[in-house]
Amino acid sequence: MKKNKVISPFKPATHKHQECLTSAIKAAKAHCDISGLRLTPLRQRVLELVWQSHEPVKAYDVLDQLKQGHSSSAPPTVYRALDFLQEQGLVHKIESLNAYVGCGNPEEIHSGQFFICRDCGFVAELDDADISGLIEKKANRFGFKVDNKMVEINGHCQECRDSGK
Amino acid sequence: MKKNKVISPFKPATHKHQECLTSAIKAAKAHCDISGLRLTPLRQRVLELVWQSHEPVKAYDVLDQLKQGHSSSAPPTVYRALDFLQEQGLVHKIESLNAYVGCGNPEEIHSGQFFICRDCGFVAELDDADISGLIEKKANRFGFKVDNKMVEINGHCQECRDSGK
DNA sequence: TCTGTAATGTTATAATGTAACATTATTTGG
DNA sequence: CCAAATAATGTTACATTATAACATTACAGA
Ligand SMILES: [Zn+2]
Ligand SMILES: [Zn+2]
Ligand SMILES: [Zn+2]
Ligand SMILES: [Zn+2]
Repeated sequence: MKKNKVISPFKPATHKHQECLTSAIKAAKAHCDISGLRLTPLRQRVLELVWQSHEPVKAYDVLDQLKQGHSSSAPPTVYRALDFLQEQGLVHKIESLNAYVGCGNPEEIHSGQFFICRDCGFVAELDDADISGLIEKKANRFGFKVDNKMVEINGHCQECRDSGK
Repeated sequence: MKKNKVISPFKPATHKHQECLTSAIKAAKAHCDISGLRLTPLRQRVLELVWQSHEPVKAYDVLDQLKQGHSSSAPPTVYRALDFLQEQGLVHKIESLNAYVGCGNPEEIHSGQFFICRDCGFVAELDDADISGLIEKKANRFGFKVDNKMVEINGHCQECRDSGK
């Protein structure tokens, strides 16, 4: 089954982001329920902080915010929660930014392709079978067995291009 | 003009690496000559250290080696040289490893696609117009203007797969 | 040779990430 | 329910990666 999904499109700066957050938390809860995993208050809080916008969030920014309301937080607190969330596909790490974004599609494991706007900082995620398949095909030609693909594209989103800049 | 180049293939562990190094330095000198840039002894030394193998090299490993023979080296020494080399396309940074690999094709600007073997650590680089083009095509569909592409693929190279493991 | 710019030196510190062990919470088998 | 095992979090310390800011030296062009 071939799929070319837009997991997370660019959204106008004016969109109702609360809805993104709410549905992401709901999906995360469902995913953990089904998988018998514990979305503890701490993990949920970190997930909410990652989902505070469509811009990738830095671990230490999460930490700073987490401390307000959870004073015992330290770097391992955040990194452990982020590790858990990544393993569950609830967040992705953007390697080129050392930062994290939420994923709205934890059900299917995928590595995704990320498009990062240099102006507004927003990230869109695709899970595109054409890109994925082509990379595998090219790898196969020289006997390389792919297990993980990182595709991070910098550029300028439609909205930012339209608004002059 | 469409090009699907293998900039740097996987090479057997037994290959004559001295030749890779020699030709990379030669190409770098030529590139700097033509561009009117200075491949200073320091920069050349850093380039040699990056080219010491086909495994990505860490900045602080370069630094440690640089110090032997150039005791005044400090982090900025290395990062400045690496910045210069990156700008000139003489090395690429592998974002997912925070490490650097040499590029044998400084003449044409490109971002490349990197295939990283989890066993031997070697990296192969393609500059594949199909992958590149497909990513741009997909981006165009939602009005995204690409300026830089990061493609880093983890997996297992032919040689490592053959040798059991 | 003078002079501006590029390159390097030097010190300090910021930003990112992990190791190791202690404590607390939760689950599970009796 | 209780005890033991396991999972999650707390805590301290440190390792790794990267940059800021300013001083000095080398070099190219007038
Ligand atoms: Zn939103
Ligand atoms: Zn934008
Ligand atoms: Zn070689
Ligand atoms: Zn290998």
